[in-house]
Amino acid sequence: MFKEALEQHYGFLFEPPLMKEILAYGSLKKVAPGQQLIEIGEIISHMPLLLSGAIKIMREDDQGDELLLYFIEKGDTCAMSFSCCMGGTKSDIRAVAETDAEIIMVPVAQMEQWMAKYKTWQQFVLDSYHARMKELLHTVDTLAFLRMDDRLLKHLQDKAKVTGDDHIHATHQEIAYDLHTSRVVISRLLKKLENEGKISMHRNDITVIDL
Amino acid sequence: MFKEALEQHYGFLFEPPLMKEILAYGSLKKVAPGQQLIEIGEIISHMPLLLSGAIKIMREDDQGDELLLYFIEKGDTCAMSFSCCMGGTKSDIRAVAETDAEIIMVPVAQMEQWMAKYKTWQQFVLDSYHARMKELLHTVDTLAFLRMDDRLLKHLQDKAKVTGDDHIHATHQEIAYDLHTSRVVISRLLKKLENEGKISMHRNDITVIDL
DNA sequence: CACCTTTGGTAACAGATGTTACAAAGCATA
DNA sequence: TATGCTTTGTAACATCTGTTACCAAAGGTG
Repeated sequence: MFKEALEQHYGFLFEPPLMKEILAYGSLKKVAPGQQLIEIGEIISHMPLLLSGAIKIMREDDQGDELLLYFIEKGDTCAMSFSCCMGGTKSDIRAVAETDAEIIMVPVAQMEQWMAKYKTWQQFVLDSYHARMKELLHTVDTLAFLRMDDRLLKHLQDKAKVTGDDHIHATHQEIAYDLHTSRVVISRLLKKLENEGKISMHRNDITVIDL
Repeated sequence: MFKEALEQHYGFLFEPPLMKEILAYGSLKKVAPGQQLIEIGEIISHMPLLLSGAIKIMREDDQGDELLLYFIEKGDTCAMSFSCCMGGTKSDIRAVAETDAEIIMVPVAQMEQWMAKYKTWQQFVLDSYHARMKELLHTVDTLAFLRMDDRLLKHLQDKAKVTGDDHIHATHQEIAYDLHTSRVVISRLLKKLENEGKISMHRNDITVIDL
């Protein structure tokens, strides 16, 4: 049962009858790090409500080049999924579990009803859009206004935050994929950050000191 | 009166009673190129519905550096404004008229009622969010995956499209502000595009050949 | 231990972009 | 026409980022 976790993260948001419906129609999904939840071009039939863990949202261009857009944490949902569900259109993004995560999957049919039936659900969907929009703006800021060294440090800090661990277990190559650059560039800049005392490095383990 | 223009661009979207309310509560605003509609940090009291012309949406960082996010055209609205209105939060973006434009300004009080009252309005707001989200994703793609020469050409093409004129009246400096780079870089790349036969240049006038 | 794979370090170079400085061309107006 | 401002062209250089190549260190496995 996921009643407790649901109560804890969404209880203050949703009115009791809606909570009951979520319990009735939603199904719990547990995923492990690296597991893919949504693929680009996929038609979405369920909307995810995150109970625990973190999901990373990625964008890919036609050459197959990737870029991390942002992380989604507990209490959040993927607003993109919502509009894809409602419109029956394809997903523009990829969603991959960053940590172990628990997710309630709500079928599209219910969602549509809830939009008309529950004011709190309507508000939740609108708030989600707004929050995701702000995240995207933040991503744009990062790309437009920051250089790679600052983007890297920010990425490490974000990653430490969503995992709740200042030790980051990732290879330089994996970080390079997230930031859409090359491994050599990441190694170079990590060394620079280490010299500046902002991180410390060991094989497969970066400790963020400057949180 | 703006009844005709409203019918033309929104008639197929909104149910008749809603159209009546928009006519009753909305006020028409005409703006000239360069005129500012929304400033960053401003509290928004009205939501704009664009009848004609184009609006450019800009982002600014704390150093005062600017970046063009995207253009909004007739039949569109600014979804960011909506959530700002509803939540009473401050605007994250600046809106500036790119061309002469006619806009219906709807007061926040009505909007809130319409969300509950009119299904077509609710759908319109959700669709707007989705559309703006896609625009922002596109902006991210541009920043992350394209080099400045391609960004520049794309910008000129976009600008030609929203103004409906392949002659662009802008200085190199103005273009540099939109793309967040320096005038010298723009001059250099424009010259390159001219040599490649994609544009032709005169003082204060760039003609886009490769549309 | 010997061997192999994965991961990280570094040099050397290429190309893209940003900066500074200055000159030339176009336009407006006295 | 003479003057001054705006706009554009270009050189020279600095810096950031991306690429290739190669080596070394760390860890796993027989």
